[in-house]
Amino acid sequence: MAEDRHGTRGRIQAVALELFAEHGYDATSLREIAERLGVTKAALYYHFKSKEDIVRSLFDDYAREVDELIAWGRRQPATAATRRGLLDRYLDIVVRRSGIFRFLENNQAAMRNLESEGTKEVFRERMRALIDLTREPDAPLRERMRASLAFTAVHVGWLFFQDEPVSKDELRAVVYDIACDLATAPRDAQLSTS
Amino acid sequence: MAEDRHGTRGRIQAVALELFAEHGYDATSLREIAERLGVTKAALYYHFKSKEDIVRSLFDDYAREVDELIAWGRRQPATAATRRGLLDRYLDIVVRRSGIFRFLENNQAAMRNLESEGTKEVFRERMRALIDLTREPDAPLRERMRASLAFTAVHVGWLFFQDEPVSKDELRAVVYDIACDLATAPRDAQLSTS
DNA sequence: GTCTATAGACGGATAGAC
DNA sequence: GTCTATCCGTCTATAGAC
Repeated sequence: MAEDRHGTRGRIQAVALELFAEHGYDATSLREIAERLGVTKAALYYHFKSKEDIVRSLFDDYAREVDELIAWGRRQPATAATRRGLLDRYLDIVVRRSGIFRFLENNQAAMRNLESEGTKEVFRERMRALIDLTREPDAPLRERMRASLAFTAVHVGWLFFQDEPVSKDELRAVVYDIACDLATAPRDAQLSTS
Repeated sequence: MAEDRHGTRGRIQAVALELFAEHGYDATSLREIAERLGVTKAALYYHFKSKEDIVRSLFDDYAREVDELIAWGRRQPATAATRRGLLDRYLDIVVRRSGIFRFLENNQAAMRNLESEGTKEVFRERMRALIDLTREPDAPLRERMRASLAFTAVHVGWLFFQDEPVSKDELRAVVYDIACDLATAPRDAQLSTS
């Protein structure tokens, strides 16, 4: 699960993310992280200046990756193909770094209390930028909500249905299909059909 | 925001939910709850035997309401109209008790660590039951995922777009529309159109 | 880079008076 | 039903040896 890294610093990040996602940020103490690593708390403080600094370092990796995606999206023409490419690439990120997405989904309240400015807004701001790339900012509410749900569908679809007896490729395809449907301008709703 | 109640016990529940939703469950101390109420910690312990007991009491109210909805759904024929009625009524619950839904969305990790069995699964189990009412349990993955996203759309749509400059009635209508679209058997996807 | 030891704060929970 | 006072545990973070 944890994307193992080289060096002690990377191992701390991997183990911390694992525990944060498993038991929650608040409920995970530095003692637990140190014990699973086979070192002491004080050793962690050599690599990170605080508990919050650890989570901040995890955010930075995530933010850099999504920022690149946003930059890519801004270079493309505003077509349906671009929107699908955006979702496709976003899905790649979620698949590859599912640990941090699971963590973010489950610890929103804990993240809101962080001291360092910027950290708490990292998630929300990137989401907003992605939605704006999928729909014009002044599009009607219904369209912006559907665009927002396209990304939510990527999170929920990939993370909640991990235990399904289907291959990861198939799961990914289903998620992609549903997300594209949401990101695509809707046909007239035919709600009265059975 | 807090649905004010009569009696000290009810006031504790209202203030606790307010603070839990605002700062998170772990980050909210009994001292804070007591201070906002103008009483002492010990007074809380007269009404609730522990911090977890407070959150448990909040869950009970939510669970009872959703259980009634599930029971209603099971009495209805499995038609498209029933599915829409399910979403309509579920939306009513989310609108009326948005406090606890916001809390649940933001504190999933904290809830996972609760001692008392049942409490942590309350949310997930009800969700599963609602999805099964909207789609057959053995429906293809794509259909179950869309059904699941219909309810997620109700949460996200209502809670995330609260600040939009539209009336609550209009917001509710948009959420309902999108959720119904997800809960309705899809037409053939037309992904290649612009 | 990692250790032991400890400071200092705050949390949940209880005892017992009123 | 609410209070004061307190116990006891755990946490983050630091100091200083190796």
